[in-house]
Amino acid sequence: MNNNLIVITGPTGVGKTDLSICLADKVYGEIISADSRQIYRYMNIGTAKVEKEHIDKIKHHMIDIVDPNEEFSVADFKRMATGIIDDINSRGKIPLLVGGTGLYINSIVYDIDFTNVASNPKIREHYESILLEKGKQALYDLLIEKDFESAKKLNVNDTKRIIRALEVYDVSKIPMSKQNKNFRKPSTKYNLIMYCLYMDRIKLYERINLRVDRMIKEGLIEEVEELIKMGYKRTLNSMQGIGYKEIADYLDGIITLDEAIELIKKRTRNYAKRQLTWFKRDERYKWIDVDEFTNSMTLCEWIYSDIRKNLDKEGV
RNA sequence: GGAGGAGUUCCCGAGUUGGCCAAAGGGGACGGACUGUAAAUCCGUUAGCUCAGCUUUCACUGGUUCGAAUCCAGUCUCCUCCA
Repeated sequence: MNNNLIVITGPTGVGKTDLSICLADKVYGEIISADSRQIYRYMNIGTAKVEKEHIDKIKHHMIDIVDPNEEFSVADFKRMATGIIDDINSRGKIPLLVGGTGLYINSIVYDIDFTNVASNPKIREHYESILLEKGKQALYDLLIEKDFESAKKLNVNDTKRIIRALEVYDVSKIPMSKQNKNFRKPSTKYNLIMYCLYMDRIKLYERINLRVDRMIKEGLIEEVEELIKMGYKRTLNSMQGIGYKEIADYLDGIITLDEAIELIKKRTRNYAKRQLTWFKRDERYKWIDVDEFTNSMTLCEWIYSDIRKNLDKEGV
C-alpha cells in the first residue's frame, strides 16, 4: 500500500479550498480538512467552509464533526485524521490534508506524541483559581519549582501554556520539557508532498478584507444569532473564533457593526501573518506564489504535474 | 475682516515651571514563539546610521538661550465663535 500524503496549506484567504477541490478531482483524492474551526457544525459562513456542492462531489473529512459546545483537541485531530489517511491510502486513493491550522498539520507531519497526558479539567481549574487569586507570577513560580526547563521557555504572561505545563507535570510527574524531547522530529510514516500557498501581502490583505465584507453580506450576523439562539454561549471555544466573537460583541451592543467588521478584518490579517510564520519553519514546504499563475486552473495543473512526479508508485 | 483654539514621530494622542525627549500611552504594521483551548495564547521591533556613540525630527522661517517639541516674532494650514 502506498503511503502518500499531500499537504496543502497557506494563510487564510489564499485559495486553498478551491485548489484542493480541483486537485482532489484530478488525483482521485479525498480531502482531510486541517482546520480547527471547520470542525464545528452550524459554523459555515464565518469559517469559510466549503460549499455543499463541492462536498457532494469530493469526499471531505474532518468537517462538521462536532457541535460548537463539544471539546476537541489536537490529540483528537491526530487520532481521527491518521485513521482516515490510512483508510484512504488503503483504498488506493490519495489523501490531501488541506487547511491552515499549523498545529493540526504538524500533528501529522511530525512525530508528535499526544497519547501521554490528556487535559485534566480539575487540575486546570485548580491552577486557574491560583491565577485568579495570586496572580501570574505566583503561577509562574510554581512552574519554576516543578519544571524549570519549561518555565525558562515560557513567558510569565503566557498563562495558558504555563497551566498546561503544570498539568503535564502533575499528571505524569514527568516535566514537559523531558517528555517533549526531540518533538520536532519529521514523521517518516508518509511520503509527504507539501505545498504552502502564498501571495503578495498587500494583495492577500485586500482579499481578506473583501472576504469579510462578503461574509457579512452572506449572513454572518444571522449565523451568529442563530448559534446564540441554539444556546451556544459566547464563552465557548468555538465562539472565540474570528468573526464570531466580534459579531457577538456587536449583538450585545458592546461595539458597533462597523467596529466589529474592522476588527474581524484586522484579526484575520494578523492571523494570516501568524500562519505564515508557522509554515516558514518547516523546510519541507514547497512555496507556491499563486499570483504567478494566470488562474486557478493553471495553478491546479501545475501542482498536479508536480505531484505526479513525487508520488509513490504510479499512484494515479 | 475680528476674537479664541490647534498643528508632535505610519495613525491617534501625551508632553509647554526650557535640559532626565528620538519624545508616554494606544492603534496599526513588521518580526518571532508555538506539543491536548491553536482563527487561541504569548514575546519583540517600530527616525536613520559605521549603533554603549553619532546624525536628522515635534507645520514653516528666523530669534532668545550653554541648551527648545516646550519661550518670542513672522508665515502657512485647520477648527470654533463674532461680522
